[in-house]
Amino acid sequence: MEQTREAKATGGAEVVAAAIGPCAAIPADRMAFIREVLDRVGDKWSLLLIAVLEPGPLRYTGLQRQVPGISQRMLTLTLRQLQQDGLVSRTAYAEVPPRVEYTLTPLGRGLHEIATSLVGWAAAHHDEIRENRARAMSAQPSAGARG
Amino acid sequence: MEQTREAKATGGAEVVAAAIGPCAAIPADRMAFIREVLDRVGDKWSLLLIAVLEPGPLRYTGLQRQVPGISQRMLTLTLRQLQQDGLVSRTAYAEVPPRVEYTLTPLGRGLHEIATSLVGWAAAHHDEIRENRARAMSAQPSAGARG
DNA sequence: CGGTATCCCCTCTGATACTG
DNA sequence: CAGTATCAGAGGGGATACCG
Repeated sequence: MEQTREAKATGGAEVVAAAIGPCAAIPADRMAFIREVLDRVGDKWSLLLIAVLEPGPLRYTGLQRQVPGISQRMLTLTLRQLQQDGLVSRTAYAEVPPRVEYTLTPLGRGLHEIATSLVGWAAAHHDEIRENRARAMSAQPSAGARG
Repeated sequence: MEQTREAKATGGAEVVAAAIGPCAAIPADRMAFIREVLDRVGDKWSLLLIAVLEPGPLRYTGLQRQVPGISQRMLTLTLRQLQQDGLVSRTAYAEVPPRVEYTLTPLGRGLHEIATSLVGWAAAHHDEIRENRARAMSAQPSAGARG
């Protein structure tokens, strides 16, 4: 995301916003936090892997099995990012059949709590949302396609 | 709709799961929910707009000011999606200087609660994560760039 | 003021093939 | 088993220009 193209426009916008007024309904750092956590777990697989790892450690193949549809590439990539952020830990056993186990760190478990509330909310309201969407799409079919 | 995670596992599934690994597969519907809510609010701006709208109604330009860096295109697009999902409501006043106000619906406010806990988590742990990232990057600079 | 339309790059993601 | 390397497509998102 965040394609830093010399980033002159973004910096300018910040300055302008500050000049116009305080307008600090949402502090800038709050916004930064949202963006940060979203960049981290807002992708297609991170939260899924965390959810799948919550009950206990899993191996590479186990993860592949439990998250249907994920490619080796994305599994490896996402795992590495999670690991770098300290959300998941990787343990390799130097055995004849190579064995690697991935586990949720305490930090990762904390994030899973959040993910759970997110899922809870989605489960509680997804009917409502689907109805809203359907209604909006039948009213304005021109702007309905997403995904 | 609250389905408890391992409450309704079938007998056969349990046996199979026990045979392959330490943890039962994540229910497919759970996975679908995660994907669904992520597709909805996991993008770059949705949660930000919701956060900014929480204190009260805002106009198009106000949103643009309070979310520095957002382009008109993305503001319009995200707003429309939020509106279609019933998370945000739009009110246009037919006045000489056109005026449009965007407000959070009750549904949107509910999602904001979740966003808040996400932000809370990020605020509480972002130092930790940044340290982890820095450490990982200094150890393996080849795979550090993201964002 | 409050948008729409267009162009275009960049990133994410998947498919495929190869390695230790 | 547990990855790595490379290619290619799709779409998100920014810049810019234009309209009611």
